[in-house]
Amino acid sequence: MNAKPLQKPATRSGTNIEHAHLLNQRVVFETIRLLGPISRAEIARQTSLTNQTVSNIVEQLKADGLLEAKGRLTTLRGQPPLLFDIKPDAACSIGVHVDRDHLTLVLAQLRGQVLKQLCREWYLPRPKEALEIALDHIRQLQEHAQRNATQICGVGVALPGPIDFKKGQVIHAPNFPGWEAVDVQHFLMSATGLPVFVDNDATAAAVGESWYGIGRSLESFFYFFFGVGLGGGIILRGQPHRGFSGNAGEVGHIAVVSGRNARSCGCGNSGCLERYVSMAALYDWLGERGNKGFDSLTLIRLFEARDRRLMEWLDDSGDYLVDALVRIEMLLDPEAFVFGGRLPSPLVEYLIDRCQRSLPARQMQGRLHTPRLLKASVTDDAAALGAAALPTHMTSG
Amino acid sequence: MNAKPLQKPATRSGTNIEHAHLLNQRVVFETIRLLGPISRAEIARQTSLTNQTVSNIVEQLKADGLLEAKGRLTTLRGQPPLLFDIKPDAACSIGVHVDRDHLTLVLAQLRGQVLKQLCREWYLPRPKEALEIALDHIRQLQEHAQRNATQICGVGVALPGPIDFKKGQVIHAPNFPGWEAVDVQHFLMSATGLPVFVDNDATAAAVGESWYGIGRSLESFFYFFFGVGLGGGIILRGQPHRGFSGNAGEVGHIAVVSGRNARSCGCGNSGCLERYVSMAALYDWLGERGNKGFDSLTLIRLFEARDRRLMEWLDDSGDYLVDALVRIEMLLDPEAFVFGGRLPSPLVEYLIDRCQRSLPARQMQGRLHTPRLLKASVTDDAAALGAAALPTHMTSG
DNA sequence: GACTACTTAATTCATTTTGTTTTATTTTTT
DNA sequence: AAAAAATAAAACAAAATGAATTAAGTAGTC
Repeated sequence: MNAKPLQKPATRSGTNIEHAHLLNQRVVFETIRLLGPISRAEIARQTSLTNQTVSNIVEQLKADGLLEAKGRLTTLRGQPPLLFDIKPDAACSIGVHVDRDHLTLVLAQLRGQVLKQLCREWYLPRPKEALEIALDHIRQLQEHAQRNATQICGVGVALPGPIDFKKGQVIHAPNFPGWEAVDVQHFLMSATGLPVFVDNDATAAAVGESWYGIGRSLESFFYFFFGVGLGGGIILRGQPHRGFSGNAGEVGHIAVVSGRNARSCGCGNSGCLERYVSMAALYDWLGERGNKGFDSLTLIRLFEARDRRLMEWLDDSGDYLVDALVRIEMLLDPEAFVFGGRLPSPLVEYLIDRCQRSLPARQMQGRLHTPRLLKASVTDDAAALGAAALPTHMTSG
Repeated sequence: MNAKPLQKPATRSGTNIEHAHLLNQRVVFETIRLLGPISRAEIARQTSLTNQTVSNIVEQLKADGLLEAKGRLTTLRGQPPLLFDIKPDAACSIGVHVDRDHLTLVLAQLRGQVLKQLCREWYLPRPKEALEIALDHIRQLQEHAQRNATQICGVGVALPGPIDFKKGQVIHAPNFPGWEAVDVQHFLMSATGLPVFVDNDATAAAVGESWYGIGRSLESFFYFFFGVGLGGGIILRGQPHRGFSGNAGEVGHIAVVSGRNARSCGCGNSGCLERYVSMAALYDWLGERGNKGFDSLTLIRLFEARDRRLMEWLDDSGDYLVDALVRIEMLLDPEAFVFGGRLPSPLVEYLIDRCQRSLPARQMQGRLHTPRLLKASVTDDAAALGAAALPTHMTSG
């Protein structure tokens, strides 16, 4: 059966036994990925597949070099189960995060372990040079992988949204001049010969979190991505929700301030959330008040000293965020909100704590569930690692 | 294989051949439901199943009395295809819409055709009496179905949200006193012996629209449900999105007005959208300005006379709605917005038109897709008909 | 106009393929 | 002996495959 992607008529596609097998394969792989060294019998229980079926599939996956045995468990009685786990170095992928102020690339293993990381600071680069530089770095990572005899299964690219999904990944960024209609996917694909997946940075970070982080145990969450701007990634039923045109979760341009004083935004409106809550907004705020030296360490130092200007910003930001959060909660009703991105960890914790305190009062009455507010467990460059998850996610998940 | 619903560990369940067969059956049935009288060969093309497989499944469905042959098509050449269609009277279901001001019940066929409708006006009834009355009406419909020798496959109940999904359908309505912790599902199930499904009225209406209305050709949409309050139903990838606690889409309590003048709302906040845009808000508005006689006909008459007070309300409502619409669009990025509920059709058309005009200016720049704004095609009592879709939807969809 | 051969597409029949399940057996521990 | 896990071979169910059949329309011929 040829499972060609169907056009408009939203009819679903039928299955056959081979499809079922592929699905089972993925289910087994997923189960091992999530529940980590695990016996075949246990997988069978979890997936409600037969022991035999699981055995066959595990056999096959092992032959493909994706799994490895991890010793026996000492149980009470009976034959001690042989545990299997994902062979982390079976394959790896490259994640690229292109943002307005920096470029990060990671070479990541199946479990999210980063083998090598490349960073570079820049400021609003032109697409042509940026892509050349990115390509050069990708080549370095390819060589690195080759030296270690590991296979690269693809490249994921995270770009600051919004992104056109339909026609070959074109970016349309109001605050990223020159990047309209750049075919990132096609360029990198033909240059590297690898499968390339492009996504919004916030969505990529959310996918990363749902694969490698606390998202593993959440069925749905909304990810606040603190980048130069403020992005939002949505995971529903364990799958990213990208929306009809691929631009769902655009939380940065929700209006939170109205009237004369509202700050204008590159998107054409004013009072947008990301003009108040984002790395750029923070740097602006501190800059206007005489602070300089804008990096994570400085921020952490300021925070530890409880710098008045920083704390003021954090408190204000918390209020704005809760505002947005309550609305998102009403519309999407996710299990949790995850806070991540480039804001240093202690600051994120402070923000979460502040939101947590003011949330109950702001939620509408009769709401049955107060969403959990969680700090992202992938801290370093969540978007880059999330991008690295895309090839694995798209092909096997 | 026993496909028991799995608990917390979000691992997926494996498939087998019987599952695949059931899926294919549903896919074929869905295809026929959506694409109307259709030949087996065409179904095969649509579903990318084999002709033979489709043939077998159609045979089976026909034997179950769900399908019927509908004559041959006269094509250009070759054997004229034998068309099959859903036998509309193969089964029917009961839809119940309980709202604060009225009760509607429908007996609907598979295609959404209403065989019998029962209505009753009331005002904030106590649950006990309301359920007794509803039960009495259900019994009437059951008898009606029995006289026509049709089988009833279940009862769907639409209630004004929010609803607790997890523990046996308990309602928690801020504007519907006395209805907290009423186990509607359990009561009706044990009284009628039929499977009962309870849902939020807006979600039910959205499901109805996606089954019987324009939603058939939409992969995702947001449904604005004009009831006593303002509800929101979300369909993503053709499936309702209910959220983690079953209360997604609660658009009525988004704040659209702030400051002193904001009207307070039963939810505890003030300035909520539904205090400005809803049937209750409209009646309040007209009542404050000396109008009386609150029913659809009066409204239509006022509209045709371009009554100044009504038009003012419509214009204001349009502005508030666009406000909410833009936010939802940024977050969810749906293919379309559908407007339906108890607001008379010409008024809905006027509202849509007004929103359509102001939308482009309000959307953020760089947005690739302007969502379509559509009038619901199920007009009468969308929630009741949608509720009737629930049993079919839950069991076969 | 009547007949025939040809084309096209839908449908059916018989056979093969595929992967899961079943059943029985073996292994390894308490 | 009992229990749990793993393995092996045969049974099974449903879809895929390919050839055959059916029902039209088309084109040419007499």
